[in-house]
Amino acid sequence: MHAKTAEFEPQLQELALSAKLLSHPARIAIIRLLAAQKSCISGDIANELPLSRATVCQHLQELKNADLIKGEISGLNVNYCLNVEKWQAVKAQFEALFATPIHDFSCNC
Amino acid sequence: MHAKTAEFEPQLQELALSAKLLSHPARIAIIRLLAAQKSCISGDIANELPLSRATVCQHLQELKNADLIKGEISGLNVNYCLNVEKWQAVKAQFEALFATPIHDFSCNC
DNA sequence: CAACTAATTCGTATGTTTGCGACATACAAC
DNA sequence: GTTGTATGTCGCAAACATACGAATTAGTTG
Repeated sequence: MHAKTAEFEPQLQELALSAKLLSHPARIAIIRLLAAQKSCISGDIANELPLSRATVCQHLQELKNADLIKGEISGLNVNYCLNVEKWQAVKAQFEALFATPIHDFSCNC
Repeated sequence: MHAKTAEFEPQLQELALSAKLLSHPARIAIIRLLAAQKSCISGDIANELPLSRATVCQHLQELKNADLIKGEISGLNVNYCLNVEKWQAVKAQFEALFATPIHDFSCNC
């Protein structure tokens, strides 16, 4: 995060961070796979995406660092699943943004 | 956009682009200012943010390129306003994502 | 037209993200 | 213990994002 980012309201910073998490199609795809529970094994997720295993793993770690997903070792595999509470919190952040009333006194455009 | 991004579903790419627009606090702040119509003149917007005029202008152009805001010259000033249709479209994209049903058969975590 | 003002673009510095091959780790099965 | 398989980390390269001072453009005003 750039130094200047710290000078905005914390609420705004947090929303921006959540948006950043969703700003790569691989990360959205991972979240949707986990929500649908089509697969939750690291290798299966990697096979569903047009990226190398190393890159998918990197995206998985990024989501895990943000606490949006949880991972658990199960023998040779690692099962990932959505952290539903955190996902609801992210949803609430965006809902608050989109609930901003739009003042319609015209600005001439 | 990285070359690999093109290999994901178009719908996913578009959502990721929308999220990227919202991934910087300055851009969210601009959208909220315009929605509230606290000010819509470029210079006033710049004064509300902890960034230089040049940097704010760059963020404004980014939002304008994405068609999320419209700008109109008015004498020496430039009035910006939210493109409400586009904003509603972005809102709909996120709502679709958050409406993804969460399958709750457990994945062991 | 000269001086002034508002907005944007240019050039550049710096930091961050994305992607991957190669290496490392950890468990399983023989 | 050796071999095989699933994951994750490291180091690097390329691309992209952020930020700003300086130069530029465009309109206003005397």
